Amino acid sequence: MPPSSRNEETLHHILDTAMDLFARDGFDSISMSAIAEAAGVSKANIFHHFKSKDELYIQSLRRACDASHSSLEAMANGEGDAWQRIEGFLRAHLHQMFQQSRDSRLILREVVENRPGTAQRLAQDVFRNNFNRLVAIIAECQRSGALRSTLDPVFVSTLLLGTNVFFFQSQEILQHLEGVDFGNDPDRYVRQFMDIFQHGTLPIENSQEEV
Amino acid sequence: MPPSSRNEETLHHILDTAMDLFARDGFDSISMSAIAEAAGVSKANIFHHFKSKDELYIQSLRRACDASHSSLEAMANGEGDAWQRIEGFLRAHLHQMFQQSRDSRLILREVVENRPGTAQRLAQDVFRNNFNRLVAIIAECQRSGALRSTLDPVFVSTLLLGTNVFFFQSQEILQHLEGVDFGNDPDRYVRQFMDIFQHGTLPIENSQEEV
DNA sequence: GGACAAACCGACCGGTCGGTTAGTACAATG
DNA sequence: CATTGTACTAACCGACCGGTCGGTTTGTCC
Repeated sequence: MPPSSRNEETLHHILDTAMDLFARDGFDSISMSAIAEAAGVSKANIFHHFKSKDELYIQSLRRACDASHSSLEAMANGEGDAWQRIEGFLRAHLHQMFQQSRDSRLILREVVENRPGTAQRLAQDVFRNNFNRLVAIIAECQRSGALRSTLDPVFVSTLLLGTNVFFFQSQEILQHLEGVDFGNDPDRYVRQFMDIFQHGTLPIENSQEEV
Repeated sequence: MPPSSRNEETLHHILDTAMDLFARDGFDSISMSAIAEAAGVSKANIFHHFKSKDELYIQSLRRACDASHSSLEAMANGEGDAWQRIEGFLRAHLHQMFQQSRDSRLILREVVENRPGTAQRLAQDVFRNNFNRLVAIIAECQRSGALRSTLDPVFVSTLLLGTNVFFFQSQEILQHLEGVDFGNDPDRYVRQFMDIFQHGTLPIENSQEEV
């Protein structure tokens, strides 16, 4: 076995464990001892691979951001008409969040808390990336005439992204609320959203005018 | 000065300081020493009034929940037609979150993280309260014929609440995104949302049918 | 096999954590 | 005036924090 192989394996394992714990409990709640124990290595060994707790955290976040970024690539270039593209994006985005829920949680935690530092910037970049991608899609759909031209694509994107993010981070509690039938069914959630988003909430028969 | 007056004053001051710090940095990130120093009392004095850090936190959260609950009372019984009632609720809810941002942040922090315990239950009660209240409003609007009868009022409520919560907790970062003109203008945000929510996103001329 | 470096560990460091103790100040009660 | 109870503090406790150190193992190269 080459010398660096064993090394990277352990390093990856430590990082992986750290991501789990940081995502679950947050930076301050997790001690290096806890990570060491969970990873099955000595605490000193972690400090051999990462020069500080902060660096370990930053690298955890960076890995999460990379994963999130690369999975976005496959998401944006959907096919079909405007509505299918938007719904496709929402579905893919939500699906990706749940599939990589650890990474998403790690990033979201950092986006919502707004303490300064490198971590904050990293997480915000991912957020901004998703956001801008969505704005581009919406603007294009609008140019094609599918969306009302009076709408602000930036606001529409915020609405879409927010709808997804809220569902992701509130899923646990949503499941325990009365009458929620979409609690653990993201597709159903997106479908119901698209129904409103597309048709609006006015009954069809009197959707002529009336503000 | 009566003996109990001084007491309650100090107690309230400690609680108030604790709420500030817990809301800003979270439970684990804030030490009792930090609270003591910020409040200008000895750490031991805090333990004289609160038997543990957990109890101090629980009571902080309870106070925040009480405040949030009482301000909800004045919110639900709006006047006007269905759309005005819904918009009124959104506006009031958002306004309340920002006005009592410390309390809201404290509660939201506890809702999103889902560690077990009394704290979690307290915060979820507030959430559930807002939610149920909103469901009732929506259901009533639906009965009055303002909303399409095929819509699920539970989903609609989730959408509305989520839209507000997302805006509140992402406001900071939204302000720094390109093209966001509603970043620090909750009313504008609600207005744009209502525009979509009410009219739907389809251009009026071809909103007859097409799914 | 000897030299060297990286991987890894047990033991330890100063400092801070949540929490306790011993004791002071003081007003109310008898 | 002695007693009692409450508000309050400085000093302290064991446990644990992030981080370091000296030393051992392991694999590579010559």
